[in-house]
Amino acid sequence: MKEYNFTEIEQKWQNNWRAQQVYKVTENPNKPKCYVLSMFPYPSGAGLHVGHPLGYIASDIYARYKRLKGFNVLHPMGYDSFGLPAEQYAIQTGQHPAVTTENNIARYREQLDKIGFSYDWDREVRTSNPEYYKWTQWIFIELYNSWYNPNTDKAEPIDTLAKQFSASGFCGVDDSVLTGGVELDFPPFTAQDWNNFSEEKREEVLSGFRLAYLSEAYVNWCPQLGTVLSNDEVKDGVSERGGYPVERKLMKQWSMRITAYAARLLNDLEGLDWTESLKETQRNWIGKSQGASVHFNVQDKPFDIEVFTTRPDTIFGVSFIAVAPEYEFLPDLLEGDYVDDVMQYVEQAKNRSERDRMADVKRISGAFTGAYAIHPFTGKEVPIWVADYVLAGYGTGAVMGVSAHDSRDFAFAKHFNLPILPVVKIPAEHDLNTASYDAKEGQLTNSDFLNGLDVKDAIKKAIEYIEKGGHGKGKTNFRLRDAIFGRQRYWGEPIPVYYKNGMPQCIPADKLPLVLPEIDKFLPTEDGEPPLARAEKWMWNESKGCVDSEGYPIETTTMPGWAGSSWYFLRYMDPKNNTDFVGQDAVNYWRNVDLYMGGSEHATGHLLYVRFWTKFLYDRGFIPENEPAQKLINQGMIQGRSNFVYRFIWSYMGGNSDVEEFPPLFISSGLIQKIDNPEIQSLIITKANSIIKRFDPKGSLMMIPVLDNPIVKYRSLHVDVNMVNNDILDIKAFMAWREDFKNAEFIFEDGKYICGSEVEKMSKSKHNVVTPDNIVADYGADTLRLYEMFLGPLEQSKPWSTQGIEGVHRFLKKLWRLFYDAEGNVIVTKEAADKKELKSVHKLIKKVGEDIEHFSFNTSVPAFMICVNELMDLKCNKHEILENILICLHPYAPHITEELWATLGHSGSIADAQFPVFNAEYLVEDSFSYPVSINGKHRTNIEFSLNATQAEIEPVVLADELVQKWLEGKTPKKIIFVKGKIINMVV
RNA sequence: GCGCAUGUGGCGUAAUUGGUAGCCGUGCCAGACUUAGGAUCUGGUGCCGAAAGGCGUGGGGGUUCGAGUCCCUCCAUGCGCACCA
Repeated sequence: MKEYNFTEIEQKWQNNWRAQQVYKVTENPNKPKCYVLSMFPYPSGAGLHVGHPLGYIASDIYARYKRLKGFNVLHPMGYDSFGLPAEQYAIQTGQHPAVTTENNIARYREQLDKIGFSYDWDREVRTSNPEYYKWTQWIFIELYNSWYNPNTDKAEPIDTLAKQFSASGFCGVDDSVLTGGVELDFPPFTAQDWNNFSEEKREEVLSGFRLAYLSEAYVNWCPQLGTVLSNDEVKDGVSERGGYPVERKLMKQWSMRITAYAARLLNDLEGLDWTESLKETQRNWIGKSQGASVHFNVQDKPFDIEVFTTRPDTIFGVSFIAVAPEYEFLPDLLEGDYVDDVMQYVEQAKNRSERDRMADVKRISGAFTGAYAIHPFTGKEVPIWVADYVLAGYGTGAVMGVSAHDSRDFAFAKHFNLPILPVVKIPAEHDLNTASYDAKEGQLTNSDFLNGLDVKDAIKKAIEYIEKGGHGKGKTNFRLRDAIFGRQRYWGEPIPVYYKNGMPQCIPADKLPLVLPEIDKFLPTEDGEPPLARAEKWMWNESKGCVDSEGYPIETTTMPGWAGSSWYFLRYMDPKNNTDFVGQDAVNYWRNVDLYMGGSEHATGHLLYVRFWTKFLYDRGFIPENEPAQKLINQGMIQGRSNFVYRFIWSYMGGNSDVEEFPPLFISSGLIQKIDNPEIQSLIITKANSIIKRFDPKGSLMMIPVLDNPIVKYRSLHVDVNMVNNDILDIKAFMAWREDFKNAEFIFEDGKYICGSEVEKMSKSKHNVVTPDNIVADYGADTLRLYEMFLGPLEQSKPWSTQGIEGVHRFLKKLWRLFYDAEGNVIVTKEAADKKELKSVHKLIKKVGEDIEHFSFNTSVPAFMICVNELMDLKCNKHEILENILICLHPYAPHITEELWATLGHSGSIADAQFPVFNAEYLVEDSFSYPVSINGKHRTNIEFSLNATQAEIEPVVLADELVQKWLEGKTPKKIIFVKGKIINMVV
């Protein structure tokens, strides 16, 4: 081949790989395994842009490298194909989401194929495929049939709980961990009670423990989307997808008891090789806080209020108790006039949406209940208030107000004139009139038995006393909430449950999948039921064991988007298994993911849920690992770089013609920058007038230059970045872009139209989307792959820019020329390599190997360039050298290396080659040009043998002319000599 | 407010982990080949300065023979969390 024809080469090898099944992988116990996974995409209608493949390319390089290193590499890809956008599109167009999803997947696949990934496509999974979601449903049933045993600290089948109840009853649960309800508050019952309970009663009790359960709870309801959302799908009070307002609504919902795993999800982060910021995000989200729960008796009432506090040491500083508006026992506290007043306040507070509540955090509101609590230690009366700053969902929904040492309590106390009682010594510089003293340090005062203690010790001692006196106990609390699991939507996995006399029953596992029914419209029913209620047949016929038009009603909500993605990494191991979600042989071989690549936006969603399900499946003995991915890398986002043109707004004197009659006039960016300059103004006005003259030869219209009052106005406009090269607008393409631009006029600078630019998110509406397809067409996939890595460290976000892609492309052409001359003759020789050549290539072998092991993919690219440049200079075309370069480069540029590998005479794929072994001997130097510094300032270099000792070099250095000059006749106090590094003299 | 991350030429970045700051690429300047453009190749290019030389890794301070790298402090940008008791 005469020159590097990337299009031909890439197609040839992509076809060859497919035909030869080069990337097919099977379990092979004789080889170490390596599981490399990229987070699978949601196939959106927009297709892939250049940002998507960044992570895919990096993981592909790693996967290919590991294979060259002798690993058996699992590197699959699939689609997270259930989800809201396809359904929203279906609502708008009537197209079945399955159809649009199928089309989108086809487009994704086409784009992915062009980039040359080493995926084993035989293992593809799609979450919307019934063969796949059959097992998602199966896992749901397992979750439903499990409970979390706090004593063994793991999930167990629900029968073990039922057996326990029937054998020894229930004496209250070990609640040393308050997770927001692993157990509902059931009164204790005996074994006999249990055995006498009705079926319904037993079920009610058990449902308080199941890991998948129905409950009435306040949820994030999004009216525009017509569904509830989980906490991670709500950002700043609006839906993450679409940005629609979210309300709080009390609904009966399927939930997942992820809170049972809060402690393990938190603790196990420790051992994971994930970025610190990602782990920190998860820690914040789980939100562990340690403290105590304390019971305050209510005066003249037969019950008490339990509060959670992290500062039990400040208990003597309590000046009020505050409960949430939703507090369960609030009505019981109220008497007389207070009933109406307080309930009115409560109504008002409850109806404020989450967003309103967050919008004015500063506004303090509350109401006195008229009731008093009794301080457990002092016996004093403490007023009980309702306050909306207290959250119903956190802790017990009640707090003890310590206004001197908590800023929120302080603000509340100030507002309602409640006492402020300092119990920790306030430093002199702190003014307790303006702010509370929240720091967890200092000595306790006014606190009886705690006086004189340090805060830390006081906390311990306070808990001791609280427990001794039976007022409460030390507790750990988590911010993490149970995850709402039902969605009032069509395009998701049906929840495999039907209702018999109102009691949920699971569909038998052998009757799965419960297939999504066909419906006429993808909207909720007229009476607000989810779309599935539209299905003609959506009843479970128990005797026939199938969906039917009669029988028991089947659940009409579907699973959320994260259900299918919470276990997909397991299905790739054994995607065609139809008797099990994953076969034991496969899962015991592949175990879990060695390298997981994906965006950090999944930190509190997918990455928490997949850990939860993995731990659950592990507890139940289905899989051997309790974490999905040991190593995780968040690839940075590639932002768009938008380009702008500046359209002149016509405003002229004389006449009343329609503005439309003048052609659109665009002003180059550099002139816009200096628009206030009178010269630029008059330049533009002259041009405008010349255009006006053409349309109005009589000259009744004209732009009037008013130099001290600029009249040039313009509007900036996004222009399609694909018509712009290095900010220079392609005028022809631009004029053809839109009908109304066909007669556009321009004011150039240096004969060019320069566009303005800005970094924004890559999106269609901003006309800044660059697809990999275009890059592949212009430069080839190998250049795209190298260039995306060359952009910088993988984790860093950066705007897309093609500045520099030429350089990477040129490198591949240079590589080609090491193999072929200008006439297309192979010029590779069998000559033995010399020392310089071996040194060059072994430097590369070392660098590339280390870089890939450290996931520093960007730094390898310059190493390749350096090596090829060196070999060019050395005029080296030697087989043994070139062969090693190809193997090193293969993970980055698989097509050209396959082609040249064949050029070298190999018949098999280079993917089956072995990564060359680095030999340090080739890098050994016998001399080194030592930098010589005087007082730390580099002055000269002197060459010495690497064997030279300090004693040997000193006289030579001191005799050096330049050194003499800088020493200015002084004698150095000290000479520092570091072998192979530096010589430094202190004067 | 709290937490995490980042800050180096015109630009993307690199730096053996405490040892010659700026590799490689781009851009720019000069040149070769070419009718021209493109492609290719050669040389130069941190800043100030005519030069000698000085300055230089967000600012200030410190440790050290020596700091982009370690410590303290401040600033800027990005991300996450945020009435979580």
